[in-house]
Amino acid sequence: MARKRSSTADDHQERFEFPRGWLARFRRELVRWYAAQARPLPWRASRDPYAIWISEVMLQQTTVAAVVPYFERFLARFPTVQSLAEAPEQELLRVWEGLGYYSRARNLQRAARTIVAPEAEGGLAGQFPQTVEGWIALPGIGRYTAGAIVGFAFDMPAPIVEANTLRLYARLMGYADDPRSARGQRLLWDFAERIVPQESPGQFNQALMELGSLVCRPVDPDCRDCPVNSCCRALAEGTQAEIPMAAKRPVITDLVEHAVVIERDDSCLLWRWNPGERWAGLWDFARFGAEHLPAAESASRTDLAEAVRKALGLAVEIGDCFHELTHGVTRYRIRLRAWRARPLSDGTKTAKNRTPLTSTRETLWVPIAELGDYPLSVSARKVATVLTKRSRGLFDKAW
DNA sequence: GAATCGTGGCC
DNA sequence: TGGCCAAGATT
Repeated sequence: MARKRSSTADDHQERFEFPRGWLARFRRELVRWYAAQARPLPWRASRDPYAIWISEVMLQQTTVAAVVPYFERFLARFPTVQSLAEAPEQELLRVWEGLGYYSRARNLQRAARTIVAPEAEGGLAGQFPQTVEGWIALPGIGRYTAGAIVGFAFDMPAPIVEANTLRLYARLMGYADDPRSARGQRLLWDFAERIVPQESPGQFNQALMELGSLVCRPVDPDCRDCPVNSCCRALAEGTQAEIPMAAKRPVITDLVEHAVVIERDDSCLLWRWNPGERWAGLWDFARFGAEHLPAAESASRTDLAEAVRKALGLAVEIGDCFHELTHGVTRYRIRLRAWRARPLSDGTKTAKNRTPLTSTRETLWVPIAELGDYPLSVSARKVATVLTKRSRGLFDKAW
């Protein structure tokens, strides 16, 4: 790739060198294209920093299609930073349920509380940060998100690099090495910084991502109809299919767990994932890893009952497997089988709804009709849906 | 730098 | 259908 070193000996900065006329042409053609092709996404209709902040956090590692309904529900339920700051965590997680990466929701609320807190308490007295540095100081906001927010909300010229622009820049530069390495990141951010115009930088950044998303796609990029194909080094060299270099992906291993739906009257037992656990803050049916159970695949009822007794101090009678779920998680493929169980005795007597147990997790008996009020893991929600239908007589399939 | 954190859609 | 991908941040 084209690069140059500055003349000073102690400056080892390397950067992509723009060919003559490149930048003006690139900006002009991109802006022209975006004016005609921009999708009307909900957050593009707003310049409210709060709404833009929420959308950007939701969009972290999440597809546009998945975010749209969550974004609209979230703003309806928490229309202001004050309402978010004051929300019970359970309600917040209930709105976030199914979106994944739940620490995003908790960080969002931590940041909201910082924003509304008085200055005397280290807060921002209800004012949003006005700079990239100010936004980065808030939890859950990194360099990309901060740049995106100040660009879209305040029309400030800040560089952005995320999945779409990483791919776009790497191809424009013809950068065949790893764009995720430290060196690659330096080059990309430097590139991003130099292409952002002073005029309408927010729109320009939107246009960059839109082009990356719709035209400069990961597979089968539409170079023929690309408005800046004359600016693209990868296309000139025919390397657009090899750039950017593929990311290393973690090995996925199978993890089989058994979820036990313990019923008593019209209620069932939930436990809550602890801080630091995978679904921290969410409720779930008790799960038991198959690796701890002999004859796991056949999952003898005796083994499950014993696991429940040990973990929850609850003697149960295990019934049938009623549901099987498979879903991919970052590093595991979980096969979750849910079994029904009826408690024979809980061994102790304490407060009405609490189950006292040896479990290190909080547990709770929840009426099946009220399962909708609790934030559940996705797999637990699927099981809960089955239970709810059954309790309404809508689901007749026997256990 | 590497690992971790979720889920759904697509081919 | 299994691998790849998604408006990243945090530790």
